[in-house]
Amino acid sequence: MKSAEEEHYNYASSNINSSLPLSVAHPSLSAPCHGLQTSNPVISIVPSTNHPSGYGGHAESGTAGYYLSPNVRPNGVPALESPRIEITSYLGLHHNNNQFFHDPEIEEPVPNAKRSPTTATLNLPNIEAYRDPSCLSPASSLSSRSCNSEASSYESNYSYPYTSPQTSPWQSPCVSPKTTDTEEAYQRSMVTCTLLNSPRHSPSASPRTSITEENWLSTRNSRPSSPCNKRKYSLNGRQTSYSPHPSPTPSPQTSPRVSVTDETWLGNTNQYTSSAIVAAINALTTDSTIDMNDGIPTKSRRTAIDHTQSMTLKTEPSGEDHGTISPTADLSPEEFPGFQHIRKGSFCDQYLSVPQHPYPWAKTKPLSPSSYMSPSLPALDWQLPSHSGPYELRIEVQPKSHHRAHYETEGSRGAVKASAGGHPVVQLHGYLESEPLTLQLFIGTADDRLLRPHAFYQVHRITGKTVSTTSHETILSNTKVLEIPLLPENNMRAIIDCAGILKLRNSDIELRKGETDIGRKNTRVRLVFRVHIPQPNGRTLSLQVASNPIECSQRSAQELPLVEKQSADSYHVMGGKKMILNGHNFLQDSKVIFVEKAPDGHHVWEMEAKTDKELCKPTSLVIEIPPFRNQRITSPVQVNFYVCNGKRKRSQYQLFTYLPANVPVIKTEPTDDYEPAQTCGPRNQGLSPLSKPYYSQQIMMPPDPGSCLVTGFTSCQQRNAVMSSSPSSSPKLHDLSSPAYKCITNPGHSHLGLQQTVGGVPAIQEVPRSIVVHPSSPDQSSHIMLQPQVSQHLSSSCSLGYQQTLYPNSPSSPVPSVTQEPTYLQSCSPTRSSVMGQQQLPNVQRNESPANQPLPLPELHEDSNHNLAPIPVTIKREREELDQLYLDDVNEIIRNDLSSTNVHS
DNA sequence: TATCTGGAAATATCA
DNA sequence: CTTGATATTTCCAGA
Repeated sequence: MKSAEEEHYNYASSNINSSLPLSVAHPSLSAPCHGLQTSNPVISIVPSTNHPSGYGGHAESGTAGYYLSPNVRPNGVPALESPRIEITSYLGLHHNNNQFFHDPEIEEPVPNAKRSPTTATLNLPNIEAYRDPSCLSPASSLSSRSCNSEASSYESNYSYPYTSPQTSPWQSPCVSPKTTDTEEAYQRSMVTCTLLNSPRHSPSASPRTSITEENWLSTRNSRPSSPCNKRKYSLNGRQTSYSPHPSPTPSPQTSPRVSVTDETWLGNTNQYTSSAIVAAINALTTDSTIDMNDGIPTKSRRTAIDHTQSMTLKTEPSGEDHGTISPTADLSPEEFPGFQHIRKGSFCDQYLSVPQHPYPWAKTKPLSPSSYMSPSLPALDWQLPSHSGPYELRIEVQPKSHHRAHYETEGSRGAVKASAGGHPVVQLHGYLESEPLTLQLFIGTADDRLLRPHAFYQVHRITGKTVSTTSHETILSNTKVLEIPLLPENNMRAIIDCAGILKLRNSDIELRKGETDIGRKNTRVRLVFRVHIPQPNGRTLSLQVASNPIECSQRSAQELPLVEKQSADSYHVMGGKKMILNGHNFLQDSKVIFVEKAPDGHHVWEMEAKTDKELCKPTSLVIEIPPFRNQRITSPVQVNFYVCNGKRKRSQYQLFTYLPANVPVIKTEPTDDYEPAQTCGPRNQGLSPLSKPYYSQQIMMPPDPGSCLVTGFTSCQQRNAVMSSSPSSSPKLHDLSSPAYKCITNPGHSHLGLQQTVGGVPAIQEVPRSIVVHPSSPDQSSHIMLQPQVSQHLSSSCSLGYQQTLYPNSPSSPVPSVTQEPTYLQSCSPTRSSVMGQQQLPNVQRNESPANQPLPLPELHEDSNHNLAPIPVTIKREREELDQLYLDDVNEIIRNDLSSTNVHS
């Protein structure tokens, strides 16, 4: 049910998005900045293409708007009111000066003592920063939220929060609005720079996105105890909770999440997208200052608060920008040369300025590049490829799938460990220079949406005798970033034994101004690693890779079944083959359900696989692959399956592909996979985790397309993969799925997409499919990455695309806004697909689902219904499913919220 | 004594 | 509005 709803939402959002501007990215803008990164073409492309209209206008105006008047949004939407406005203003003020000052003000009111009073200095307590900021003033929060909310509501109406994000045109706008102009401004600037930061948040950039953080900052403070703040998850919550409770501080604010959620999402997403574009544009203009204010404020506050500590304040030149900086400030310039700059926004400056490497070790490349980086450093929510040219950032040893995060009220629960013992290991391949580089690590999301900083979790630096790796902690946009030296003498390899995970109270975060995400059941994270490699041309190449998902909830880790490996990724439609699943929390009465999803997420087909209870172990399950509903498919059909231990205890969707009867079975990857899969740290997991698809990076790894296709990917994590995978094959399918994804994903991601785009961008739109489909070549990988980006774009745009596509198929959302291009969609899908490997799959989409839904897919449909089957595809659905699963949990919540919200409205 | 943990009680939120 | 189910956050206690 929910899923359906969710889906709908997504769709909607997509549509919305489409309408909006997301696209945003103006080539022009992007080009400059991003170029560095990779290919940026994308960016440009995007913008134009997609959304030209909406965004274009908005963007520009928006930007302008932003800069000019904070209140007004780009879109014309009124700025959010109060909350934001206020903030904005402050920001603005601040801008000029430094955020710091302002921040303090803002924050202070609120609360928390924690924050450092002084503004200027900034060193706020880091920790607090996260929350507190928000807490701070309710007002702020309100504003932000309200803004958001409003905005969002606005948006949300359209779609769903979730959705929106991605798509949302708003994103930027939205975000910005609330967030304040500043941020946007920042972003923009950033964008301009490169996209870097991306989304709106860029400012915040980092993580969570800016939005969040910023918002947080602004809002926040509240962190107070949860109770008060907490909002209800339900969107409605907005209303509810907030105010009332408010506990102390913060909260009251507003609606917390709600707005956030919806709005935020939208905002975020959109913002990102659009914002990115805009930003780029703006960036050109430069306004970093402005941005700073806006963006900064929020973030800064937070950041500042939080991290300030580490950071030295701003030191940097950029600092100005940052004034806001604070947050960023986080980083000390030195340390994060790039970062800081980046955030701040002044691109030029940043670029120009060389980064200094504060860290001894770090020194990241002194190169100018770094400097570049900084300016351009992509926002944390941007999607980046894991490899490019000769370079590849790879997770050699994946972290365990479970790691109980600690609350601030608790002591550290130690560093994240590898499944096989030891710690995760990350290595940069292809780097032959003698200059050490800095590996950045932050906690990212693990849901369907695009990868971005996780609002509810922060990396926690572990020190002590047992820690062999030096690290430095900085804050970027409300996101804590651990900087670890990558030394040539160590083969650019780092053992990550210094990273723990801190859980922030949901109530604290949700109250943040820009935060749209819901914390409830949003307990999975990924370790995200980034490295910025200076290039001869002065540019900086940024690579990113995300780990397999890590479940951080004590409860979830103990109860939810988790599939880490599967012995087969595909098999004939007749089924009958035994498949071994490796993972955790399997019970004798665990059920394994195969499902075929329609683009809209509806389950077209569900079949419980036979399980061998005698062979069932907590970490492994032996099942018999059930026959597919349609024995006559002509092309591979992707489906999903999950392990269910009870009502709310089911694993994420895993991908599986049914092959036409006469086709030789392709890969089953038998055992390998499973073997120890679980543990396997090494395993594939890394590759495919959910996100991967999006990211591509991960995927990338697999060099071979072929190989990828099947096995490796598959098992992997399908879940995510699934989603992704599906796409792979057929574009169409993808599309469908995409939508979902998008929805889910959100905005933030979109931004990412942009970034990616950067790299490959333009292509992306166009290309996607191919890319997706074929992962094989290295380049592909890149592509892939791009894809992700693309996807994102897609998302944004895609959303449209999805919608379109999807719609057709799915009933749910028919909306559609846009129409679009399947292409995009495809692209999108591909991205996802990448995961799969799909190899081929492209296939068909089988029918998928027509059954379920409407099926309208134009192309696809065949119906799935059953039987005919011929159509291959499937993919799409899967993704959706996956997403759905994931989303479900998270999204459900969101949906609910949204629903509420809507209702309220 | 300080950490790191595993467990689980106390709260919150959902349904 | 109550109640049971869930999920989150805070505490405890042992190693």
